[in-house]
Amino acid sequence: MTITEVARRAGLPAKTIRYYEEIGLIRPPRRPNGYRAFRASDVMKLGFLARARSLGFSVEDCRALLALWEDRQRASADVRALARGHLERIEGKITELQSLRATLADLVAACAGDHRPDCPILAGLTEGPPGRGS
Amino acid sequence: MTITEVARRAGLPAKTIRYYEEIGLIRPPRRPNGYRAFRASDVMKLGFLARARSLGFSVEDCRALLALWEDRQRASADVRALARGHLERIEGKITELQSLRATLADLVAACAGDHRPDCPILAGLTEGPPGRGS
DNA sequence: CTTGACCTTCCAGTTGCGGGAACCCTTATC
DNA sequence: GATAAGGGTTCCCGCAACTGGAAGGTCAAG
Repeated sequence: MTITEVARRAGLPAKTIRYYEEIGLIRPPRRPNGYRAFRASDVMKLGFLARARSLGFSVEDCRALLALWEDRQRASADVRALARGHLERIEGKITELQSLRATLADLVAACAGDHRPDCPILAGLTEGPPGRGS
Repeated sequence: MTITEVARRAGLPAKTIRYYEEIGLIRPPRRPNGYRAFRASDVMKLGFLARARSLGFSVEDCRALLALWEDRQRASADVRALARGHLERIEGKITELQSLRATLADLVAACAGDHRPDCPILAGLTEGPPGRGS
């Protein structure tokens, strides 16, 4: 199976697959001509990686998940802890973005958006937190 | 005013201030000894940048906002357009993260999190979108 | 004169790849 | 046999927005 075909099946760009090999997430053997010889297990790992990444797990999280995935003896509590940590980070990010959205929406709503030069958005950015001037 | 003092007032690390100078957001003159001589206008610009960045505007957005801020003749519509574009990006990001959160929360909820090796989270990552295996 | 706290520049690393150069392998066609 | 197309390979640079650290100049105090 060529890397392009693997890429299609796993849903990842070929570049990304080479990168994952480079950082040791997969270790496909090589054919005599130097081409990568992907095994079924490599393709499955790559699919796993694609899905985990699409859920926002960092590559390092993915490395850990992959290790847990390969080690059937490992307790599911480990996986759960990792996923929960990630979930909490995502929730924190959501809260943060919602706060940003509220502030920005206020500013945008306050702005007439016409030809006049005075703009409440710029005014809002000129003073206020953070950076308590003088 | 030393860079440390400016950093304190603007609410930015000194490193970041040097970086902002390097990319041309500010252009403080120098003293004979080579130290940066920040003017009041530099400090205000840095405060503006700190606030805009904290609202999630990219540095390039900040460059544009700064130009609009300095050009009092410019219509507020320009600023509003920039802010609205940013607001939309943020809302898209929120939606995306909420979707991730839902999926992750489902997986975490389905996982017993005990010592047993079978884990619904890993199972969920093993199949399903993306990467339609074979 | 030395110590310590500043300041300066420059270089490397971060995350997760993407772009592109330069080159090899295979197959088909002329 | 030459060659062109369409794979594959490595390697290195670049992105955003800094952060850390090394190496060295400056300044005020003791």
